[in-house]
Amino acid sequence: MPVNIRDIARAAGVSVATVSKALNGYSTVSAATREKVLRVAEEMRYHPNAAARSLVGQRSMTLGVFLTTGLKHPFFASVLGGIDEALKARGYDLIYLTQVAMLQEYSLVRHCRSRNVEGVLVFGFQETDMDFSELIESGLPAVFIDMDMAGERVGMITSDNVQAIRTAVRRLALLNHRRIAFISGIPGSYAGKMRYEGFREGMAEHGLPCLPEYTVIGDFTRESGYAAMTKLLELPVRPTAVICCSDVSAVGAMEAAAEYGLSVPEDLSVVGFDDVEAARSVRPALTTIRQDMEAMGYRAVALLDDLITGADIPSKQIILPTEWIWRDSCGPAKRDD
Amino acid sequence: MPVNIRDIARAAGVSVATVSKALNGYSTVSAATREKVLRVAEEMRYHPNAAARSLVGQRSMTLGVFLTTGLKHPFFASVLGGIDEALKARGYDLIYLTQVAMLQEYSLVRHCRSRNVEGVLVFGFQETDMDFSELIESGLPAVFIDMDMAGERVGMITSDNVQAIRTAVRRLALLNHRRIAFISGIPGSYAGKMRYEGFREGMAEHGLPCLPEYTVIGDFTRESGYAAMTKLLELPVRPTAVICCSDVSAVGAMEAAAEYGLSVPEDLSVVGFDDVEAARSVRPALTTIRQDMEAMGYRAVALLDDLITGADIPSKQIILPTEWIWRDSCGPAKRDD
DNA sequence: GTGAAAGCGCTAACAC
DNA sequence: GTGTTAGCGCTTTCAC
Repeated sequence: MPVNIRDIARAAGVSVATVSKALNGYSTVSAATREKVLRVAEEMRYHPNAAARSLVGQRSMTLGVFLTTGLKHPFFASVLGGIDEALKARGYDLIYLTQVAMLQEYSLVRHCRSRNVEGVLVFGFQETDMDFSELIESGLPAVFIDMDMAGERVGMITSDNVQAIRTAVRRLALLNHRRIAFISGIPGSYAGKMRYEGFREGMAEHGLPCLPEYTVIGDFTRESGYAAMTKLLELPVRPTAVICCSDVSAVGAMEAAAEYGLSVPEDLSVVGFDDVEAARSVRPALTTIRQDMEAMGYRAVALLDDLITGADIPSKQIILPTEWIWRDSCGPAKRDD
Repeated sequence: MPVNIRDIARAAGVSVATVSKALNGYSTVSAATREKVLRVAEEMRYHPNAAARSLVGQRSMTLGVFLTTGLKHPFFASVLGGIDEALKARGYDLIYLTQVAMLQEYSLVRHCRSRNVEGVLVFGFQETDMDFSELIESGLPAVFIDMDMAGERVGMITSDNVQAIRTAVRRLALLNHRRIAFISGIPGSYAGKMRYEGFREGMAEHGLPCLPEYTVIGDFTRESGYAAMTKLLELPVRPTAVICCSDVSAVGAMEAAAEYGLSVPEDLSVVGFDDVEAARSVRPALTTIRQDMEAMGYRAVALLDDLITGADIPSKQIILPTEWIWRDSCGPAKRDD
């Protein structure tokens, strides 16, 4: 049913080699022949068989993506959007590497080789979730998003989490907040660790105490934000500001505060992270740290492509800047606080 | 670098044909040889080249998925989770068909043929978003999620939206609500249309008036729920209950109500749709209509597989039942209402 | 039971 | 410029 190169060779009255050359834009074909071949191919709705192509050692133009199923967080959707953009731009297709790969006996790398996957994107994992050493050592190009991985042909991309949170602390300190709490992300995740580090550094820079009871563990979700804030509010001396590791958890925190009868930002300032849609629509609108999630996806694909094609790469570690977004959930600390 | 069938033939001291047969479980191979071949293949970490396989006319075990980039709604993530499950179970890989396919000159079908995609899953679209006729007539098996499409080798899967909303109206009517409003989903979407139909039917069944000012258009998002509810609250005579076409928009509606000084469920009953995580965590917890999103994904793949393999299929249209979930956002209408 | 050989659609030497 | 041909890794007749 599908038309192949021989069909169009016959129809155009040339050999298959000529067709191949014409189709691939080789200069050793006369303009007239090229045009004829291209026209016939178009008429017959020819499309090259990708399997045959990659079999003869050509590129498969296929990238793999390996991610957690827990992609309900809007962060993942945004990153995926950026990936999609870049895929179009660079002409790749994307194959989802299903979680089969997490079974013990199964080898992600073998699966990729089997499918002629040229490179793989990994995200949504913690370094400890599984053993990525086989992948890293395999020579298969890989780019990790928000994971601290390095190797010969591996790249990583993340936001400048440390700087972002340091800035947040500074802004809050300038608003005279001294009792600043921190609702963490998943402590085992790279982003979670970096943000916590930024918090400690920021507090130290302003001579503020990093009280253990003011640091509570979350996991980026709304529920964890709600639970963490509840804990914070039961403290004998409450914080006047709280930095959350995601907008979603910040929304949860604000809910808890509201239930407790506190108003934001008068009684409590709240800072989020990500700048998802909800940050704009929630009341009060959330002051947050914007990370460019689309860019993370886009740049990840671009970096992977460079790793595959052997292009010159200034750095295999890309750290994207973040942006502080003022909205309504932060205000000055009260005089007596 | 990757080991091929010839390498393992040599190592096992047999011919390539025998290796192929052993690997594919043909009975014409002696148990001894089979075992030896299998062992050697394992030792050498052999993995068949998918391209070569599909080239010789074997199946590619590849499905395509074609979806909107606007997959930020948690609904999509859940469906994807179910798809992933089924993929594992049936041994398929999934290739993500980028939006290149939406360009005019580009043919989704050709792309699939080119990639040896055996069948395609489509979701997140409205029937009018693009012309799916080429796909439907191509003979390439396809399953549409929440889209009303039919054809020789096409299936569709959806929830029983009409019944779901009729039930919601009935529950509300039993709580003595008479002024019931409806915040729609995207009016052009299949789910949106069916839910609206369910609303009209339900209202008619209980002799309740379907006032135009009580039906306001939304698009499933939180923002649209907020905006729609605001409109409703400005009416001279407010509704006592509102049915929303998604949990997310219901949350937006509740926010608007809260700002307006109304309390849920005392002053206003709110019903959602989907039963996403937020429905449980929001305060008051949302009474909603649960649709089994994972099952939608899972069954879609199963149906597609059946369409591909030519298995006996009772029906190419699958309508999944929904479940009414009582939580705290619905209560009886006040006496005087 | 096992092996030799053809061929899937394509590209890349290498002739002409 | 164009055509002939080998061969990518695999499955599948068809001999033996």
